[in-house]
Amino acid sequence: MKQDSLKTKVYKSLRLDIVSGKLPGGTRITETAVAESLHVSRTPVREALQKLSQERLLRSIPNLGYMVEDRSDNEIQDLFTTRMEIEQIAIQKAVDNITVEELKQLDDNLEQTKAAIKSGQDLNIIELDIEFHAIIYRATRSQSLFRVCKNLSDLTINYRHGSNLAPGIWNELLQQHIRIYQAIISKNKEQTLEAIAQHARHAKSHLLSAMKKVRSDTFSLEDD
Amino acid sequence: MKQDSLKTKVYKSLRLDIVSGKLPGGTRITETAVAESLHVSRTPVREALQKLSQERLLRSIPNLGYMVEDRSDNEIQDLFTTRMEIEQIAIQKAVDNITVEELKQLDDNLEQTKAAIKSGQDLNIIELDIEFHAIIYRATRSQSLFRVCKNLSDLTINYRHGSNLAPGIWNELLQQHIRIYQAIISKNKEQTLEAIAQHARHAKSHLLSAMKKVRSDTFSLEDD
DNA sequence: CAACCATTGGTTGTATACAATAGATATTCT
DNA sequence: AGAATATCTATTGTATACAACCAATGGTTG
Repeated sequence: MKQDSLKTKVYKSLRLDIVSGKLPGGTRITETAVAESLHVSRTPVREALQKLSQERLLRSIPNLGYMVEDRSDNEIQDLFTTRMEIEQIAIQKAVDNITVEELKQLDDNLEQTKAAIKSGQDLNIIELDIEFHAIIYRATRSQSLFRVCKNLSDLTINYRHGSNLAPGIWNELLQQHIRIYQAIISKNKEQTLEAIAQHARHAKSHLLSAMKKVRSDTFSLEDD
Repeated sequence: MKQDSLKTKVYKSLRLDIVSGKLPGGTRITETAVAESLHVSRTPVREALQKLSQERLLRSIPNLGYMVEDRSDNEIQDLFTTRMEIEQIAIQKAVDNITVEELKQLDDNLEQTKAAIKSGQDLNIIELDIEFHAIIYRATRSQSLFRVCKNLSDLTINYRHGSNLAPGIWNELLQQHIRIYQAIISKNKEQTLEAIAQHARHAKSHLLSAMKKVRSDTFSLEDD
């Protein structure tokens, strides 16, 4: 595998830090600081920061710096709603076009998720969750729809809340994925729509409550 | 108004050149050439090119250069289809949430379009077309949906075909906008869906045939 | 004559120095 | 003391030099 450019390395590193909660919303980021901490020059850092800004993970304040985006509850709700609505378009197309090969991929994904839950590999579970949906997006056979869905999916992911989620949530997620999978197999569009909607509702409420918990934890920490 | 940074100037200049057809699909672009022609250094050019790549107006080939994206007919069709499907979600929300102020904006837009058609200001007509749809996107009261729609709208715009469109097409566009406007006013969702669908169908077929014409023109020009 | 290898030209990738800007802070004048 | 102003500092914005990479080209060798 070809080696990543420095720009890509910086991008990946920052993205993980943001998405994992190591850099919480509101954190200020400067080119120089990142460059020094990663031992590279400002040039690749600038480009990574620009990319993250365009993906709305950072906010750029001209001549002043960058800030990790701090999404309000309303914005989160809005994102989830839009994601669900568009994903409903996607899954109907997926039902029509999915191949046996892709069905197999979904099946594998479910198995791996089961294993990851058993061994408590939270990060893996999240990656598998993302991939599960990506397989469906791909099965739409529409590049533009795939891209839209993937972007929205990326914006509703936030690894940091892994440790703040209610117990048993992973099993719930797995059950919902299984339900979606079965609905696809049965080619029953009504069922897929409902399965997606339910999945989105749960994900949204879990994320919101996890964020709430993170926020209150952060506040108590600030009293020193 | 604050002055644009060089990066922004370069971005705007290149974007216009691409979207106006001055730089047709397939054209190769290098940082150095752009930098020299605009009398700036490579640094702001790099950043502008990266932004255009992320917007899929350029394709970056690592260590090799950039190319103006040359979308196939299939990709165009795909884009229009997705845009229409998502715009149908948008317009239903718009019907529910649009304000009288925004209805007034739509009305003004129609008047201005009428005037622009009369005086043959093609570029203005296109700008007004974009704005007409943007007003609707905004009326959804969903930031994420607005953004998705705007992105798709930008990708289905191509100014260059203005001079290659069938005669009378602007009046057709105006009639369809009027129809959408009236459907919104009447709060009849069925009607809005159909109006949007028809609008998209026409736009797609006109763009495809205009592209065809451009291509054949280009071929005959190459014989020198 | 064909296949392989070295060389070269062009391009992006990266580092660094300097300029411009804006916010914060100190200073001066009233 | 307070307000206006000048200075300072931190940050991004821009230019430029050099390094790394890759593709194409031409020569060399079997």
